[in-house]
Amino acid sequence: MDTDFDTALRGAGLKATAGRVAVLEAMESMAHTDAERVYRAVSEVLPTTSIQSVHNILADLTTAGLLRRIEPAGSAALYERRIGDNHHHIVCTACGAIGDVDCVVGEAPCLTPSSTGGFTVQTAEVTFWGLCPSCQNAAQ
Amino acid sequence: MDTDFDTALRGAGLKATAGRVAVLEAMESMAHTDAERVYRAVSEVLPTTSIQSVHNILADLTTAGLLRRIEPAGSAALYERRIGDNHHHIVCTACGAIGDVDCVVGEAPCLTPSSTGGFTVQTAEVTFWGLCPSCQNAAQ
DNA sequence: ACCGCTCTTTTGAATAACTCAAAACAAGGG
DNA sequence: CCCTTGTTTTGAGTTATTCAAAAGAGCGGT
Repeated sequence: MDTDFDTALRGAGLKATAGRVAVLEAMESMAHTDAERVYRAVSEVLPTTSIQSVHNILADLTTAGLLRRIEPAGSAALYERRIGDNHHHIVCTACGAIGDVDCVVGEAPCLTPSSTGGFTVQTAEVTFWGLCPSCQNAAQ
Repeated sequence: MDTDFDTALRGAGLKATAGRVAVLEAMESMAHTDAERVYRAVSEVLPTTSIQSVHNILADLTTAGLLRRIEPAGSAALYERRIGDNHHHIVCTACGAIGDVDCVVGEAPCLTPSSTGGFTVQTAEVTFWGLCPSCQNAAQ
């Protein structure tokens, strides 16, 4: 069952510890989640865990490429399992809900800026702002 | 001299106070700056100012539409004077330097997502990540 | 199966960047 | 010029995150 996670962790050069497996398991059922929610989910399985450890684990998994970290303005850092594809996010300006948005064009042509001012572009990140379905209803 | 700022403030329905004028003046010479740098600049003219007041003023000016607030992941909130045009930012992953990037296409066609999952899109925000010129040299 | 080296986690504390609230103060219309 | 209302000050509190040192657990090798 968690052999998948084990191999994924070792493949990334990390030890397969209980905490890391628990974090990955918890993230399976949550699309975009902050450190605190991960902590609460992991706590039920591994009560000895601390919030600091979760931060640590999330940071490790992010640099190892197993998670992606996003930081929409106005909210805490969020982590997501979906990686390796070119997708973006839409954030509800009212309640902060987050949705995934597939980029229409695979390698996004217009995401190559015209004048970079000498900067070298590595990645482009797009965030949409709007209203989620339930906040649209509430706004009536 | 500061009549321009006065009228701009009143036009936005705000009182033209010394603090606000000083903030706008300070921002003339800084492209992208955080609250702390604004505070230091304003302090030289208005020593009684506190960092909280600066935060307050910046928030007011932002909601009034006189400033724009950006929050790149991993750094404090930044404010910029340039508003009303559709421009984006490029952030150096090494030193955090920020540059402006004009959007090639005015109303960015590909910035309309395909599947919004029921969300209503209001604005799209693009952040490029890369290396600034001086960090490119340092990386050699 | 066991041992020990090394990587992880725990524990504890510190920090940065805001935010909130109440009291003192100033802008500007009348 | 004064009063009302919006603004700033003062002071305290919060939250997400980071740092550091000590305790603990993987896992490759024997």
